Amino acid sequence: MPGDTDHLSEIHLEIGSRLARQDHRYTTGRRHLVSVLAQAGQPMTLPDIVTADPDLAQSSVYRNLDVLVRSGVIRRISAGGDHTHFELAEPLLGHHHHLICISCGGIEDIHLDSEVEMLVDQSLTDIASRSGFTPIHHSLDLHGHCADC
Amino acid sequence: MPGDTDHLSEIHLEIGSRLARQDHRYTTGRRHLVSVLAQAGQPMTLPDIVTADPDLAQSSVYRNLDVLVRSGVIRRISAGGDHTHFELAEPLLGHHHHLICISCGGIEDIHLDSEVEMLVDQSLTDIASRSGFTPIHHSLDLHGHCADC
DNA sequence: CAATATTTGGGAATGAGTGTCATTCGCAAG
DNA sequence: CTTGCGAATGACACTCATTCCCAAATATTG
Ligand SMILES: [Mn+2]
Ligand SMILES: [Mn+2]
Ligand SMILES: [Zn+2]
Ligand SMILES: [Zn+2]
Repeated sequence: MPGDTDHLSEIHLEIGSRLARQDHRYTTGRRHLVSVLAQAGQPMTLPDIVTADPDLAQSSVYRNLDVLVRSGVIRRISAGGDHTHFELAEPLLGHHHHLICISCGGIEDIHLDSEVEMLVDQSLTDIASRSGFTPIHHSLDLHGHCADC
Repeated sequence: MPGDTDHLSEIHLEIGSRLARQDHRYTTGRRHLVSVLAQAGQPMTLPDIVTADPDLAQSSVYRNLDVLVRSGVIRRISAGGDHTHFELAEPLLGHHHHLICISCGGIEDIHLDSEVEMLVDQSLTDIASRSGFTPIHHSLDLHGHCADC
C-alpha cells in the first residue's frame, strides 16, 4: 500500500503538535497506541488494542486513551457491548457514521451523501435551538447484523 | 391530564399480551416498572427508576428490564454515562431520536421531519446492502449541553 | 387446595474501567 | 553528555454498574 507510511507520519505530526499545545508529551507508548488505531481502520476495543500490540500495558492504554480523547485526538464510541470502542477523532478521519453489529459487536465506518448529511445537521440544529440545547456533534448508527453474523 | 390513565392502560394491555405470547407473566413488579417509564416520558437510568418507585428491588428491576428488552417492549440506550438508560420501545412510543447532554447525562426525546427521516433511512439501507449488512434499526443522537448545563 | 412453573429480592460475584504510587522516561538547561 | 524535575509508566488494588445465585414467595392450572 503506497502512501500509507506518509499518511501515518502526517497523523503522528498532527497529533504531536496537538498534544504539545496542551503540554502533553507524545511518548512511544502513545505513538504505538495511535499507530494501532490508525492501521486498524475501524473502531477498536481495549482487548483489540493490546492484542494488536502486546507490549502495551492495559492501564497505560486506558490512561492514554483518556488523555487523547480529552485532547480531541481520539473519539470514544459507546456501542452497548461489553467494551467501549475507540477510533481516531473526526479532525483526523473525517466525519462519518457506523454500522454496528448486534451479534459480534463489530463496528464499521460508513459515509453519508453530503446532501443527506447537511439536511440531518440542519434538522438537528433547528430542533436543538428550540430546546435551548447547544449542539456539539451528532452520531448516526445503523444497528443490525454484519455480513459475517 | 385527561386521557393519561387510558393511555397507560392501553400500554399495559399491549405489553401484557406481548409477554403472554412469550410465556412471560406480567407481574405487579413489571407493571410498576412500566408505569414508571411511561410516566417519566424520557429515558431513565436504574437509579432514576428505583428513586421513582422505591418499592422496586434493584436486582428485580435489572432482571425485568432485561426480560422486557428481550420481549421488544423496552429499549436500552447506551449513552456513554455511568448508567444505561431505558425507555419504552418504539412500537409503544413511536420512532424518535435523542438529545444527549454530555454534562449531566440527561436524555430528551426529539422527532425528525418524516421527510428527513425517510431520506436517512433510504441512505442507510443503500449503504447497508452494499456491505451485506442486515439493518434492524438506526439511532441518531445529538450530543451537546442541555439548557440546564 | 395441591402441584408445578415462574418470579422475587437480598446479597455475593463479576469484570470493565479508574486510582495509586514507586519507578522510569523525556526534555531542557547547563 | 550530565543533571534535575515534572510527566508518564505499569503492576496492582480498588470501585461500582451489572449479573448471578438460590431459597422464599407468587402466579397458573386443574
Ligand atoms: Mn452525520
Ligand atoms: Mn431516524
Ligand atoms: Zn457481526
Ligand atoms: Zn445537562
